Order: sequence, then structure tokens, then C-alpha cells
Amino acid sequence: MAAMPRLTLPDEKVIELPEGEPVGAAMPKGTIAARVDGELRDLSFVPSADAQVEPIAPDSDDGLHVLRHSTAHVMAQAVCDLFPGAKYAIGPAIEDGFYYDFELPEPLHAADLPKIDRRMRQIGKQNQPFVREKVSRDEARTRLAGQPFKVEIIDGLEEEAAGGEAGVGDTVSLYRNGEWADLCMGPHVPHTGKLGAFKLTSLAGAYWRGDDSRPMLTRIYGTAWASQEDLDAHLHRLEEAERRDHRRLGVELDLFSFPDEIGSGLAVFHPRGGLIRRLMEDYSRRRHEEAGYEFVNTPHITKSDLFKTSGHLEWFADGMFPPMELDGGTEYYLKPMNCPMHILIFRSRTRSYRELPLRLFEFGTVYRYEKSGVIHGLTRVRGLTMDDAHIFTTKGQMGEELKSLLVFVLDLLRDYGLDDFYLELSTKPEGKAVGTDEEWAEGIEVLREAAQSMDLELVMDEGGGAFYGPKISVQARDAIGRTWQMSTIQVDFQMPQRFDLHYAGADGERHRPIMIHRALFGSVERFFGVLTEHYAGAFPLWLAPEQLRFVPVADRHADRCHELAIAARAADLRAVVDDSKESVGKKIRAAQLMKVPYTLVVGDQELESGTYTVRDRAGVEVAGVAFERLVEALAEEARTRAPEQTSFGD
RNA sequence: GCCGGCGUGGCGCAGUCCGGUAGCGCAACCGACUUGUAAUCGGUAGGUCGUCGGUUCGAAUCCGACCGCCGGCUCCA
Repeated sequence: MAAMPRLTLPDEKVIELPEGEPVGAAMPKGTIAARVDGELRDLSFVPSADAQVEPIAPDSDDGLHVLRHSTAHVMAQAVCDLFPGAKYAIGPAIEDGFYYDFELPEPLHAADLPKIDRRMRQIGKQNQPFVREKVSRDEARTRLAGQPFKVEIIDGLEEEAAGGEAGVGDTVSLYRNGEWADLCMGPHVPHTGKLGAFKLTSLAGAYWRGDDSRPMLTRIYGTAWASQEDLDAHLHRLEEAERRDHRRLGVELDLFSFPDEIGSGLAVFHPRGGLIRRLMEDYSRRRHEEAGYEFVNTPHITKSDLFKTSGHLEWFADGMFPPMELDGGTEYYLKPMNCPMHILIFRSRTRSYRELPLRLFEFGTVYRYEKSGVIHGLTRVRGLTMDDAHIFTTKGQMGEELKSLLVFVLDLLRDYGLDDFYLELSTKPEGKAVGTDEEWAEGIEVLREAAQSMDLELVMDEGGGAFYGPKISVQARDAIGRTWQMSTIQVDFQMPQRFDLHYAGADGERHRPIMIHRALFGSVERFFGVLTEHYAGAFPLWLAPEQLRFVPVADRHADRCHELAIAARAADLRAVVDDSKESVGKKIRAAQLMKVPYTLVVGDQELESGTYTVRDRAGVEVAGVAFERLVEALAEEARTRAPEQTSFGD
């Protein structure tokens, strides 16, 4: 019995394909490509006997990849049509869309995008088939003469082939549609009429091959989806992200600013932002105290020797502010990290094994010279405060310490309202690394065990650890599904060696401690920014700078409002009276724009009945609430750090 | 750092292409109204148009340098 290619349909029905025929003919409607023995292929692909064939729908991950890459081709084609002399480089599918890089005779402007978009849609209407051609490298070079980037890629492939690289043959594939052709592995949609819904989004510079010594190319970004609905949903998500942007909310809610006079990446916190920040820090301090941390304080500048010993000047100098030189020629640096200072505290006297694990904690402000182009709001700054701690343990204690540390980290992050995590574990890099194999193995094993006991997804980053020890990082997904790297826990076999740390063991001998670096927020600034976006500025009650606002209906109600506010403050609530001479409507609007959790309008009705209508910041009103009950409920909400507002309905 | 865009009262913007001496909304302040759950009405004040230099009789507008902000700079044809 002759073997035949088999096609697995989405309903898991398996049919046999006629041998020697392209897969396209037998495909279900709507299919744009196929996986043949696991490889993505065009519908024109002729499978070998015995091949396993699966259809690819446009809205699947594979389908979107094909769709986006095909859209990139059509965009490049449109650009070449409109700008003769354009050299095209690479144009892959990326998350949510695609890009293509060009070298153009004239600079491109955002105003040119609609023109390119129009041309792309014309090409779409022509239903130009995508045709795969297998040609020799020499022929490809001839066909793509005048395209230096493509020729460079072909040359590179030739070298790989000569080097015996697997999977590189003597031929390359070209994909042609209409007059335009590109060096490409494919696959593509059957023809240009099968593109989905797309939109060109932005223009940027990018180096050829990401190398800043190579030419700067013009990159055009676009987004592409299987349907108009999906595209609209994506654009809506972008708007939502923009609405939550902490830089914008920072201005609107009067939280912080970046005065030009101070300098790039250096934030000042205003009273409201300062209060939120203090609340965040206070809670963290309390929890650290309970968890057995000891609080230390260290200066912001230090003589250069300290960072020579630590090695920072050797491999981190680019990230440090330049030194200040004193009369005697002594150099001082702003500290980019707290670790060496904490180490000196450990080393200030002889340590006993009885003192370990020793946990030194500090909200330590450090300065890092981030390149001007990478500074971004509060999430990437030049002056930041780390919730930094260094734990000195014996080898034997390391396991338990790491385990309880991970529990502590996740527990604390949950209290701030983040609850969707995964963990990333970075293991020993190839080649040179400090520490013995046993130490690495134990560190990794404990971190892995701890991670698994947390019942969280664990992503391995094999060989991704720093040379001085394994690391686990906590990634958190926010309210709209974006992931942020939060906490890092880093085992360090190196610093204790560099600083020659030791402690007296039970055996009377000197032993080298192991050091664990950990920061839960990363930096207070960054954590502030992430929480602002996570909550879209509507901080939970315990973090809200103002919790309760009173709005008197007329001047004669103001006194009562002030009395109520005093009563609320006695219950530790942050209450404010808006006695400005504005209409009730305007004051309600102002309260809601500032995202004040609860607002109470106080007028004749309230004076008479003694009960109030509670309005939350979503605009939901509940009438007939007694003041005592309100205060009690809010105090409870704040005390429990509830992520949701109290509902006063019955 | 590099490429592109942008920089006009506290905030959001118009005016810039086609030089002729700065405008709107919100906020602020003053006054009237004493208000019932997202914007009451009227008035006042506030800007050497990012900075420095150049061209010009004249520059927010044209030219140059610098500063700052925004987006992008790993994702293999």
C-alpha cells in the first residue's frame, strides 16, 4: 500500500491527499497556509508521501504570523513602487504586527504613511499570487542586484553553508508577487487579496542588524489582524494603555513631575504622589520588620575604591555618573548600588554564625547614568530608590532562606494588588562562573522547589544567570495583561569573595557566607509607575491620597462637612471638604476626575435624615447610609488593603 | 549615543508652509448666584513663543548650534 500525505482537519478528521498535488486544493475554506511535518508551508507546497499536513487558519498564531509577514512584503512592495531607489532590508512579523526596514533616497515622514497604505490596498485588490521560487544563490544575487542588504544576507548564508551549518542548502527561496520579489523563507498567504485588516502605525530609525556601527535604516511599523474586529480591539487596547500611562496620570492627578531644571530621569514627587509613596514604603517597612530584617542607612557617595573592590567600576562604569574629584585627587562616585555599603556593615566587626542569616534592609537611593534615549517616565530613571536588602547566610541556611524569601515576596506583592505572576529562573552560564557546581546546583534547586511550591508558572532561562550566581525574577501581569519584571532574588557567590567576608562557625573556623541580593519593588519609582498603570490611577483605598471627599450643597452646610471630616479623620481616614464656591455638579466632577474613592454630598436632606448617599469614583450611588457605618466600612476597607471598593448596597 | 517627530501662559492646543509684532479651552484669581450627584454666569491676571546665535527694516514663523520631551534601535532571508 503506497504511503499518502495525510491532512488533519480542524475537527480531527483525517483525509488523504492525492500524491504530488499541492496541499492548497484539499484545504478547508479560509485556510491561508499549512504545517507540513511541523514546518510552515504555502498552500502551493507539494508534500512528500507520508507527510502530516495541518491547515492554518488566519486567526491562529501561525496564521497571524503568515498574515503579518505577507503584509510586510506588500508594504515593502508599496514603498518600492512609491520611492524608486529604496533598498529593503528585513521585514519580519512581530508581536501584534510587522515592520520592514528601508534605506531611502529621501527621508520618509509620517505624512507619507497614508500614501503607502493606499498603495498597499491597491496591491491587495489585484490579488497578486505569492509565488515561491527556489533558485541558486548566484541567481538570487543576480535577481536582487541593487539590493545590498539582501546580497549581504545571501553572502552570509553562503558562509553558513560552507561552515556546514545544518539546514542551509545550496538554494535559497524567493517569493514573488507581481513584479516585486524578496528573499524569503515564507510562507505567505495565497495572494495579496488574502491580507487581513492592517494599519501602518509608526516610523522609527533602526540600525542594520541592530549594530550601531552599521547604517541607520528607516523602519515602518504596522499592525495586522485576521479581521477588522480584531484590529479595532487591538487599537482599543492601545488607547487603554495610553489612558493608563503613568506619565499622563502623574500630571492629571498631580502626583509627580520631571522638572527640566533638575535633569533628565530625575523625578520629584508632589504631595499626593509623595503620600502614596510613603504609604507604599511604610507598609513595606512594617512587613520587613516582621520578617526579621534590620534597617540600615548608607550614604549616597563614596570613594572610588569601594566600587573598584566590588568590580562595579570594571564592568558597570558606563552606567555610573562620572566621578567628582577632590583637591587631593581623590575620586568620589554616586553609588549605583547599595551592596558594597551593606557589605561594609557586615564586615564592621567579627560575625558569628549565630547572627546568620543577617538581613540588612534599606530604601537606598542610587544613581545610574541611563542613556538619554532609554529614560522613560518613572520606569527607567537616573535616580531611584531601591527597596534593597542583602542577606548573609551560611551555605546550609541558603535553601530555607530562599524558600521563605520567595513566599515573602509574593505575599507582599499580592498585598499591593498584583496577583498574576510567573517566575523566571536563570541558571549557570556556560564557561566562567564563580562558585562551586554544588552551590549553583543547590541555589537553583531550592529556587526551583520554592517556585514549584508556589504553584506558579516557571520559565527557565537556561544559562541566563550572571556569572556570580543564579537568579529568580518575579514577573507580574497587570490589569490589562502586560507583564512587568518586578522582584529579583539573586544569589551571589562573588561579592563575599571580593570583600573577603567571613564569619566564625560553630567549629571555631572561619567560613565564607553566601550573599543574597533582593529587591521586591525593584525601585520604588518604577513600582509606583507600574501600580499607577495597573490601577489606572484609581488606587485602592489604603493607598489613595484622599479617601473621602465632602461636598456641601450650600455654604450653610460647610460646617457640618468639616465636623464629619474631623470625625472621619479620627477613624484614620484621609478626608477633605471641597468648600469651593462651585456648583455641586462641578465639585462632583472634580472629585471623580481626581479618582477620589468616595464622595458625600451634604445638604438639607442629610442634615435632616442623618444618612448619606455614598458615591464611588465609578459614579455608583447608594443612598441611606449612616455615617458611622460608612466610617467603619471604609476603615475596614483600608485596613484590609482591599483591592475592590466597598459596596454599600444591601 | 543614533534615527525620526515635537517644544507657544500650570495643562491641552491654534498660529509656523506664504515673516509684519500672540490666540482659544481648561485651571488660577475677583464678583454675582446658594446651588442636589460629571462642567452656572460675568470679569481679571498670566506668555522675552525651549535656549543661544544668524538672516532681515522686522522672526513664534527662515537658517545654524545646543537643551529638553516623545517614539524606535534583540526578535535570522
